[in-house]
Parts: sequence; structure tokens; C-alpha cells
Amino acid sequence: MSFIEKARRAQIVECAIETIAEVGYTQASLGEIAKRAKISKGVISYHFANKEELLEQITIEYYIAWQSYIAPRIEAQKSPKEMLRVYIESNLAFVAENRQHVFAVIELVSKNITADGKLQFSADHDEAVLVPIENILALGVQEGLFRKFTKSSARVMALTIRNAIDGFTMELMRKPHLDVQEYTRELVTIFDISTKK
Amino acid sequence: MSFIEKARRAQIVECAIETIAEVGYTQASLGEIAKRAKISKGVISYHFANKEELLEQITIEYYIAWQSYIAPRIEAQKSPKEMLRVYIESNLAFVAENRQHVFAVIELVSKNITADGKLQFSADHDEAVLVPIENILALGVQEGLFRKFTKSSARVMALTIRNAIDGFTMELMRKPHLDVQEYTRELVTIFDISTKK
DNA sequence: TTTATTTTAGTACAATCGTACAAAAAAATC
DNA sequence: GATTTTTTTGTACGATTGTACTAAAATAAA
Repeated sequence: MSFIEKARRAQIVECAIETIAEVGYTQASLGEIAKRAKISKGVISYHFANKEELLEQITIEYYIAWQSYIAPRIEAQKSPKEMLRVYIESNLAFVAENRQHVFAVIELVSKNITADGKLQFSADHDEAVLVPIENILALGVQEGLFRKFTKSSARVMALTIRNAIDGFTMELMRKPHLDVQEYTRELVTIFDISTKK
Repeated sequence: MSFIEKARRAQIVECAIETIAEVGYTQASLGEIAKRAKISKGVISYHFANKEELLEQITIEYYIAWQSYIAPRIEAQKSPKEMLRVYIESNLAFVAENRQHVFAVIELVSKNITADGKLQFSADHDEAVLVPIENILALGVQEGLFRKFTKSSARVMALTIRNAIDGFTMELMRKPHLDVQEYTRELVTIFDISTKK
């Protein structure tokens, strides 16, 4: 991949993120993205096989950024209790610090790209996201620090924590001036209490 | 409104719900809905001012059905603790019993109809949905049965409960054979513990 | 400098969709 | 039964979108 190729792809992806975050997925046509990037529509088609590839790139880069942010912070913790706290804290911090990218991905996921339009709420992806939480919970049970969780009750707990985080993201979209710190403290409290022995 | 008018509107709304729930919002064109209802596209235009009015009708009917299901069940409870339990239980039961309608509304809300395509996550609507939960929490604090909640920490708790319910709905979409009873029990447990004094 | 390759611009095309509309059919009214 | 109103059908139109394509421009190679 040439220098220009890489630079253009990066520029286009960046511009697509901004466009989707600002005007929403529906209005984010290739023409609109090109207009904002001040390039011709044909340039996008030249550097990306199709629109789907461009949008997928947004999601891919997002998950890489997310994982590089979250993983090391959790691994730095010793007790499951601290790991759960840091998981919540770092997720909310990541969202608050990368609003445009997060909002764009939410648009893409909720509007179900890659799919043929059918209902398909990215079943497999969600599993991968749940695993780290389930691991923390299992560890906490194993060490006798959390209350008893069966495999399936741990799954419900993991889903609930994930939903709380994703729900915070939505709330932040609605209320950009939200007090992130306070929201974080409350969520940590809620799930600290509800996992306690 | 004539008899035919009412019947046709009901039929079209019903068919639109089925279509959206089955093939997703993107594929649910007026042509597709008409085809499934075995009527001409023009009939829909005749009975509804535009597509937006048809889709709004789906949401309106949904909230009426939801409210008539939930409200009396909560009012039948005496203690805030029981009210919270019943709120969660009846919400999950309602979702499980009205999957198609719920899925259709989720499609509409997540794809943001009525809006001009811009990001606008129905801010006002969510407020109304949160109020009953916040009331239950306030009552529980007042009666000394729940732990201390400030106005804003009660709001976070209410949001978290709502997100848990909405997240359950998404999970049910992904996994139709989900054990609803068990999921319900777990959620009740989680929020019983985390509101306890 | 000349030639070859990559990159860009701009246009054209096919497909899709919501809506408008005219004529036919059905139902209601007298 | 005739007439008026309501309802339905089917088609056409304008707008939008992603993609294909051609020619021009820019860059790299010779």
C-alpha cells in the first residue's frame, strides 16, 4: 500500500466518522462524505472496494482502539473487585474521550451495516465483548470475593453491566454535558454492591 | 372515521409491524408492506398522510399497550421493593409476550424515524419512561427501605434499570429461546441487592 | 524529457423509494 | 336504480444513492 493510499484511506475513514457522527448514518452518503473531505466521490470508490468496506473499517479501527485502551488497564489490577471497577471506569472514560468515533460506531451497529438489511444484531460480536466481564466475575467467585454466580447468572450480570455502559453512551449522546465522573461513580457503586458477597 | 377506514388502518399498521419485525426497517418499504398485505401501494397513501404517520402509529399503539400493561401491575403493589420487582417482571413479560411489536418499535427508534435523519435519540420520550422508576426509588428512600439516593444518583439507577430491560430485549432478539424466567429472576435479584439499605 | 502508472474528477447509469395522480371499482346515498 | 362519494388500483415522476466508467491530472519511472 503506497503512502498516498494509506493517507487517503485514513483521511476518508476519519471524514466518514465525523460525517456519520454529525449528520447520522442515513445522511452520510458517499457524496456527502466526499463533499466534506473536499474530494470527488470517485476517490472513495477508488480507495475502497465499496461503501461497506469503508464502514467496516470504521468499526475495525474502533475495536482496536477500544481494546488497546481497556485491556492494559484491567490487567494492571490484582483483585476482581478492582478489575470490575476499572472495567467500568475505563469504558466510560474511553467513550467520553472518543465521542465521535463511538457515536459513529453506534450508528453503524444500530443501523446494522454489513447485514443485508435484515434484523441481525451482531450476535457473535457481543459474545466477545462479554467474555472479559464473565472472566472477572468467575475470578471473583473463585476467590470468594463475589457472591455466588452460576454460569448463566454470571452471563446476565455481564450483560447488565455491558448494557449499563452502552446505555451511558446513549445518554451521553442525548446529554453531551453529562457529569461523566458522577455517572461513573454511581455505576461502580451499583455493580460493586450487586456483586458483593 | 368510517368502518373501512379504521379496519384498513389497523390492518396496515399490523402488517407494517410484522414486516419491520421480520425483514427490518430498511427493507420495509411501502411496496413491501403493501405486497404482504396484498393491497396496492396506493391504499397506504390513501389511509395515511405519509409513511411517517404510519410508522408513528406503530410507536403510539406500542406505548399505549405498554402503559396499560405495566401501570396497573405496579399500582397493585404496596412496598417500593415490590413495585421495583413488579416493574422489572412486568416489563420483561410484556416484551416476551409482544415480541413482534417490541422488535418493530426498536427498529423504528434505533433507526430514528420522525427525525430528519439527524442524530436525535428521542430525548423527551426517555424522560417519560424514567419517571416511574425514579418515583419508586424516591418512595423507597422516603420510607427508609432503600439506600440513600440523591436526585442524580437515582437518575443513574433508573437509567441502569431501564438499560437492563432494553438490553434484555436486544438479547431476546438475538436469542429467541432465552430463558425469560431465569433472566427475570436475575435482574430482580441484581436491583434488589443494589437498592437495598 | 518522455513514458508509464497511479490517482482524481466528473458524469452517467441502474435501482429503489415515497408520493402524486388518473381512472376504475366499490360502496353509500338518494 | 341512478348518482354521488369513498376506496382501490396501477402507473408515472422526481429524487436519491452506490457504482461503473472515461478522460484528465498528477506522480513515478525510464
